[in-house]
Amino acid sequence: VLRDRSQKQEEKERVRLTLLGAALSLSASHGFASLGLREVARAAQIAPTSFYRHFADMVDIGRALVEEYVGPLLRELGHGVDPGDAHASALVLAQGVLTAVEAQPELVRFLVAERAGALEFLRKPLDGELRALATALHGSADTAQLAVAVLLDGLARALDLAPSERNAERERLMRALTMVLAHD
Amino acid sequence: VLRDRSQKQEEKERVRLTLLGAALSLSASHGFASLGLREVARAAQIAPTSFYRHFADMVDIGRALVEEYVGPLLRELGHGVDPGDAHASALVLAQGVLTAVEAQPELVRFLVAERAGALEFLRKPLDGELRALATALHGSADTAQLAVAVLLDGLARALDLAPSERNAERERLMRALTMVLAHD
DNA sequence: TGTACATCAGTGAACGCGCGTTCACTGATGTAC
DNA sequence: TGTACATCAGTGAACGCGCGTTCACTGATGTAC
Repeated sequence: VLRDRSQKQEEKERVRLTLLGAALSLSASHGFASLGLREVARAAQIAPTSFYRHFADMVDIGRALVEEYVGPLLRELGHGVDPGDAHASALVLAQGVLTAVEAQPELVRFLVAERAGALEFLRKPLDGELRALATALHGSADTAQLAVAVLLDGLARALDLAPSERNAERERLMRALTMVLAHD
Repeated sequence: VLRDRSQKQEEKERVRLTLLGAALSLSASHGFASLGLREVARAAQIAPTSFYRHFADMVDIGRALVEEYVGPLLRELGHGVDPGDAHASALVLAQGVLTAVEAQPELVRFLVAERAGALEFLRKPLDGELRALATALHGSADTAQLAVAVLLDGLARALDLAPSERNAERERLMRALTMVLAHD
């Protein structure tokens, strides 16, 4: 028979996710590089020493954020893109950008900040995730790369817009992506 | 008669520039948000308390970096751009990006990192500087904005490239900028 | 089923250390007359 | 020109505080038989 995940394992996973969420939220407010282990533990309401039951150090939790949060976000963003249909793809992507910003602003801030940030151990894996997205967008590597640049700029821009300005940003983004993806 | 700048003033300015350079260099290595006042003073070889003779706090020195270093860099980048000639402008800009990365990599890292970063007091003035650059690039606001996004992506990308790969990046960037600026 | 043992997430105390900031002081330079 | 005073960049001592990390321990849960 299949054994259920034990209560112990479930509780541990729950605490782990709380830590990841706390790190994400604090990153969005003052940057991952400035986070402290005690600060994250405090936000997750556990003792500082308990942090070590889940992650080796702050580098470890940073890598986990990229793999477990940014990765899925970008895969979802790439869903529904048809490399053969520039207009449809632009529409899907522009909407996806705005949806991501509304649903997970802290995660989006983490992505755009750390992909350009000073910490190589975050920048490099984030670049890897973005390359994976690029291959899903267009057959030409240059075009795909350019589209990703436009997407990232749209994400960063939308983050700082008031909700009332976001519709206009979605339209702008759609036009920009159409131009890039339909370019021959 | 005009009075010379006194020795005192000259020496103070020299120390001030050393502090700014130290802050820039340390920002590039682990992010402005994580900098400490004592850390910057140490790198500038002055006592921690002397920092206060030049800046009120870390926020103050951050703003000075944007105004006194990033501003001039972007103005130089915009020099020689002719809004009426997409090809010529793309060439000048692509070359300018690569030159900036080679001549002042730490400043470029500061720019791309903090313009997307979590610290609003840096992000906002950096956005202002970038808007000023945009107006110099093209008559259409949307096109200019897109060109700036491509420029920033090129800066971030070139920073992480080996010198041998940078010529190819300049060509790619030139094609991308030409497409964006010549779009009708 | 009951019992003895193993596992391990969470903890509090403790450590040495670097932090930002204040304070009073020094001494070279600048100003007034 | 000389003299008395003002300015102020730089400093070292001191402060209370939060940091990352270690350690030994607790107690609930899981496993073996």
